Formats: sequence, structure tokens, C-alpha cells
Amino acid sequence: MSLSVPKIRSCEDCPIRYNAVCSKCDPEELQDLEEIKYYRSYAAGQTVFFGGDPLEFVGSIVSGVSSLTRTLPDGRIQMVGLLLPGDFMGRPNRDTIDCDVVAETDVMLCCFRRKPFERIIDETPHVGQRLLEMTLDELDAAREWMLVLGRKTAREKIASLLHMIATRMASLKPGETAEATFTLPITRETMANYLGLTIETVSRQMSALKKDGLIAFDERRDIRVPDLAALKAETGEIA
Amino acid sequence: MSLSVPKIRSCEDCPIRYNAVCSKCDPEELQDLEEIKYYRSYAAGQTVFFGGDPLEFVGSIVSGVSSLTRTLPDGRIQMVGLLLPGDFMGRPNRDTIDCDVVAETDVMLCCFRRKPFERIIDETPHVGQRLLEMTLDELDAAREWMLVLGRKTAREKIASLLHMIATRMASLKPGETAEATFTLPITRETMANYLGLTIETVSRQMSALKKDGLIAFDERRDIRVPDLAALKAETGEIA
DNA sequence: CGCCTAGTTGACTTATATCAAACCGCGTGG
DNA sequence: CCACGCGGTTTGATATAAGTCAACTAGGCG
Repeated sequence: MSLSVPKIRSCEDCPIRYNAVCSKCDPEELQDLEEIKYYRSYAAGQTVFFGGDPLEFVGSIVSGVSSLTRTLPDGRIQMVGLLLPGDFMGRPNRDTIDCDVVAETDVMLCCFRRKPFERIIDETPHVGQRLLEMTLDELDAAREWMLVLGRKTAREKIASLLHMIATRMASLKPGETAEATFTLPITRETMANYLGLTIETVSRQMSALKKDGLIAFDERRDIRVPDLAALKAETGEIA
Repeated sequence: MSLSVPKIRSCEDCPIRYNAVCSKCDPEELQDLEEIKYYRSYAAGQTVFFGGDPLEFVGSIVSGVSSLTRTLPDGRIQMVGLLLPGDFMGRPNRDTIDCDVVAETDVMLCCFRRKPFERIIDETPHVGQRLLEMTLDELDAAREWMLVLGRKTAREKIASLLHMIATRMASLKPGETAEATFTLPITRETMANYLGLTIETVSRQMSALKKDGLIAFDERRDIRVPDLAALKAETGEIA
């Protein structure tokens, strides 16, 4: 498993320059951040943080996908967040982290040691403001997901997840047809953990959606959605 | 249904002075807030915001309990947040709200029109900082709840809800025995909507917990928990 | 007094979990 | 080069937790 070495030299080149926690910074603020940032890479499957560990650093996902999970003592797992490029991980003003953070694909992180970053939040308003904005968005997403977990059927859950991934991925390369193609960044097991289902149920519903022509795939991970609107109609969100 | 008229004259008297969005403010900042604040009351059952409506104001719960809910077109409802005194409602920098907000009991709100409040966030750092802190806490709570919704059994869900209410209410009057008594601020239906269950299942599990001696009640809403640790053991969170 | 809402309880159905087996692509070592 | 094992996935048979439908109780209020 090869770890890509960071090639980014300055924040100007950074692929997440305009949506990460630093996106509102003016050049001067950016300079402050630049002085304390450093990069880290994780291979797919590696754990970035263990729940309960002291939180030494925070940071942004530059590339790749990570998951946030919570686990019950008997081993039941629930994914509680999916972090894509630009998303922030860690929690200022908290000594420990309460979720496991796992790299689902190879991941590159732009990190800041927590203490200096907390100082920056207090001193450079645009970082704190952007972080508030991002946290509010995440809260909205978490609440949206509570509806999925609490009230949707297995089929609706799968359709919702696929639709979300399709649109979030698509938003990176905008060009918008009714169609979408993407590679699932996660295993069936991870999907199950996200959706509060078993992997067997995930598999059955994927097969059912395929049989119904709503999605297509041969290789297990390469999904084609011929008609995003039709998939959306399966999420239960349409009247 | 009688609406209590606000009796609070200044922020100094305010019951949520030290845990609301204003809690980090120094006297000068408080003065800025005081100039734009106003009070509103809602009777139990009234809707404060309808999902999708323009968001004219934001504010803090001074007293009472409100719920945040999301609804699917076919009528399925999921509660996605429970707001207790001190909690903040509304969303700066967003023109509409995406949840219904309902007063579960009589509620008093300390409100700010949204635009002036947004200006305050930008100008008085302690408000933005506190709001970030509160939003991060809410995000943690939402994630905790995703675990409940996705992976817990009906009994564990009920136990989790009762335990949470017991401890959150208890924290107001700290004195900590192993025992707790409280009045449920919500109906069985609201409980069901919070937990992603039907009201019949809620009722059955309440009866089961009662039969097992984990809770006691005659009047449907006045709950006594003889042993909080024993209740906690039913939440699935204990090894 | 009778209706209305909130809650409880029972009988039955069903969606999803559980248990079990087999499949498929892939890298490894004989 | 092929057999093997392995992780990830699919599919089938069965079990069960929770949902549905329905009847009934108990307060509260006009």
C-alpha cells in the first residue's frame, strides 16, 4: 500500500484552499497557519484517532475519505460521519476525541497541533468563523442522517447513501447530467455501519436496486446511476 | 393555556446567564446584546419555526423544552434535537430553517433578529466562540444519538432517553444520589419520534422497564429512577 | 354526561437480523 | 502455473424484534 508523499508546497496550490477551514483567510492569516501546519499521510484502513485518546492535533482532509465511528462495548458499530476533502477533523477545546477516525482510502491530512490552533482560533477571526460555519453544516448533515437512521427503510437508506455520495462527489466536477458515475470509497461493511444495517441487508438491497435498474455495477465498487432523479425518488424524500 | 409573561429585567437576573450563547460575554459585550434582545413566549404545542420558513430571528431557550423535528413527505417524523434551557435555536448565515421547531412545554425565548445577531457574531468574539463551542457540543450529542438510532434495541433506546433526561435535568439541581425523579417533558409520541419507534413499542418498553423495577411511575409522566446505574446498564453502553 | 386525547395491551404481520453456505477475484507460495 | 486461502460479497433459509391493526382504559374538559 503506497503512501503518496505530499506534493503541495504552499497553501496557494492546495486543492482544498477554497473550502477548508482556512478558506476565508486573507494572506496574512494564511501565513500564520502556514507556519504551524504539517502534513501526514495514512494508508487505507489505518486509524487516525482512537476514541478516548488525547487529541494532539486537528486538521483538514486534503485528499481521501475518512470515517468517524462510535462503538458499543459489545462491538456494535455506528458510523457517525464521513469526512471528504476539505472536511475538518478534531475538536478544539477538548482534550480527548470521542469517536474512532479511520482512513477509508489513502488519506492526506493538513494538520495543526491543537494548542497553537486554538490560539489561532482566538486570534484570527476568519478561522473561527469558518469553523463555525462548517460545524453548523455538519450538524445539519448529522440531523439529516438521524432521519435516515430513525425512519427510513433499508431500501431508502441505501438509496439515500448512494444519492448523497453521487451528489457530493459530482459537486467536485460539476457538469450535471441526470446521470452519475463514481467509485464507492467504502466497503459494504462500512455502508452497513453508516446505515445501521447488516452487510447482508446492504447486499440484498444493492442487488434489488440493480435489478430494478436504478443503479448498475459489475465491479462491486464502480457504480453508475443512470438517472439521479429516479434514485432520489427511492429515498423517501419525494412526495 | 397560560403564557407566563417574562419577568426578567436584565441579563444579570437571567437563569441562563452562565450557559447560554452569551455566557462568555464581558459586561460591555452583554450591553450590545441587551440592546437588541427581546422576549417571546410560546404555549406548549405551538410551533416556533416551520421547516423551510425564512429565519427571521435566532435565540436562546430561557425556560421550557422545545423539539427539533424533520418530516418525510409521507408523514414519518424524526426528532433530531431536544432544546433545553440555555440551548440556542436558529442558524446564523442561513436564510431558512430546515427543521420544525415546536414548544413541547410552555417556552420562553430570548431572541435576536438574525441580521443584527450576525453582525454581533462578527464583532464580539466571545459570542462566536461560545456559539462554536455549543455547536460542537450539539454535534457530539447528535452523533451520540445516531448510535442510539442506528444500533440500539427498543429497550436500550428507552433506557438511553430516560437516562439522558434524568441526568440533564438532575444537573440543574446537583446533589447526586443514585436516584432521580423527574417529570417527562414529552409525550409518548414525542418519545417515539425521538427514538425512531412507534408509540406502541415505547409504551410496551416503558411497561417492561417498570415491571423490571428499573423505573417507577403511576401518573404517566412522573418518573422515578430508583437506581441510575441500573438504568444505565440497560442502555448498552456498559461492558 | 359523553367525548376526546393519551396511553396501554393484545393478536398478528413483516422487515430486517441471524445463521449458513457458496462465490469471486486476487495474491502467494509450492 | 496452478492450488490455495482470504477478504469481500452474494444468496438462501429461518428467527425475531418491532410494526400494524385493533380494542380498551383512564383522565380532563366542555
